[in-house]
Amino acid sequence: MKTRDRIIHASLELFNREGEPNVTTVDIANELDISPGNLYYHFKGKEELVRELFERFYEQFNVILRAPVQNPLRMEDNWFYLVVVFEHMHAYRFLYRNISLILQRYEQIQRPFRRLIHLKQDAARAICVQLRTAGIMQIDDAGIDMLARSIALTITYWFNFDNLLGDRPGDDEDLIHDGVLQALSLIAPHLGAMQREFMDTALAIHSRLGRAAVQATRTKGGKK
Amino acid sequence: MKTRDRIIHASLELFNREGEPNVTTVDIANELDISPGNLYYHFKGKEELVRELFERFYEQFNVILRAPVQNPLRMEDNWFYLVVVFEHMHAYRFLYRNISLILQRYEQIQRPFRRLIHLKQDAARAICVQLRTAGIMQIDDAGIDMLARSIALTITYWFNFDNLLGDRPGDDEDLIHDGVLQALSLIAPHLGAMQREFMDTALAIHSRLGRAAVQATRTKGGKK
DNA sequence: GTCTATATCTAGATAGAC
DNA sequence: GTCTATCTAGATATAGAC
Repeated sequence: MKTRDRIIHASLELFNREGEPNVTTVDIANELDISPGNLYYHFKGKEELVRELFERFYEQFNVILRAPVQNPLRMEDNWFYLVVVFEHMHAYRFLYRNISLILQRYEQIQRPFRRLIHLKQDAARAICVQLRTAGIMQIDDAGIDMLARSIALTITYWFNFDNLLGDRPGDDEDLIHDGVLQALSLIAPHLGAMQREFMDTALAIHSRLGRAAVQATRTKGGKK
Repeated sequence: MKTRDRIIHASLELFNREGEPNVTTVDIANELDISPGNLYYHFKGKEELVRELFERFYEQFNVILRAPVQNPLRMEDNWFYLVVVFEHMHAYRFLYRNISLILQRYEQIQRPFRRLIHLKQDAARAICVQLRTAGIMQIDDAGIDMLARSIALTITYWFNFDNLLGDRPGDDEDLIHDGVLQALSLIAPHLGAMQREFMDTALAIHSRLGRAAVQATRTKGGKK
């Protein structure tokens, strides 16, 4: 692996682990056993590093959020879609840890980041509309707007909130699956008669056995 | 007003406006036209300042969160309670702007801050239980846990999320009332037949006319 | 490409005169 | 209580040798 790429990877690793504001250029150089001067040969500075990491995040997330859920009427598909969304955010979670600080210090990523949040909300809205059209969900337009906003907010701050509560016994996988369940719990009450069935399926997937099913779906139907 | 108090007030003002990490001790001194040395005569440093501000926040918020809603069956009372909660958070919003950074830099406030979040969740849970007992809300125990968590999360990150969307035409008052509506929209779908009535009342309060009613309630029944 | 050495800049903090 | 002057530490960034 080329030095430039090693720097990118080590930075992401350190940013996620320690938090971006707590990682200095010297820290990154130390982690790789190279000199700070060498790092500055490859990147003008920390800003360029963060920008490049964000660009990678943006491109991939953009694709994910624009891909409509294949079959939102099936509980499993919504679940799987949310897992993908959460996993991607988790891979770049340093961006979410102190959003407003990041957006302020690196102004260039402000607009695209906001665009992603709006995309997220739009994706949620689209799924809700599909569910309503299929007669599964009973909700008016205003309700859908509120619901989509709640979903976007929950997804965006889930990692922060979980960390804030500070009482997680599980690992990162649990963290993500709990987040998915939390997001779906916002939709459930609008489902009327099918609500019970809906949440039962969700809880089944949430169990270890169900996760194996997610793994199967991933290897079978996943694009990469 | 004594210098010490002027420092406290100016700090809160600046922290809220610019964000705590962007305000230096010199900034605070300049704002008050006093010397940095003078500031350090009154406070050991920025940490002591933040701690004192947090303590004030904590004491008041603790009281608010432990005060049960007078009559949760009346829509207006829930609304008013949430307004009080949001307003208090808004007065110290710098604490919420970069929560994880603040909690990391000022370790002493970590535990009490977490306690407040849990209290918030407990208050939400208590209200839900009351609504269920009264037969107004249909929901099981697991559902209440999820719901209370959603409410706590929404309230905690509402200001951040709104700022992130970046398309608010209104002022701070609108911001708070929209937050209240967003939080209540989480409860609404569990109300069954009364749902329509519930949200209609909420939207009425949300209008300018309704806010006058909140003002009236405040002056009539408010403790301070 | 990589290193060592060093310069710059900022924020936090202190000493001592008034 | 308040001021001026100054110090320290940490992070970013650059110069020039290898």
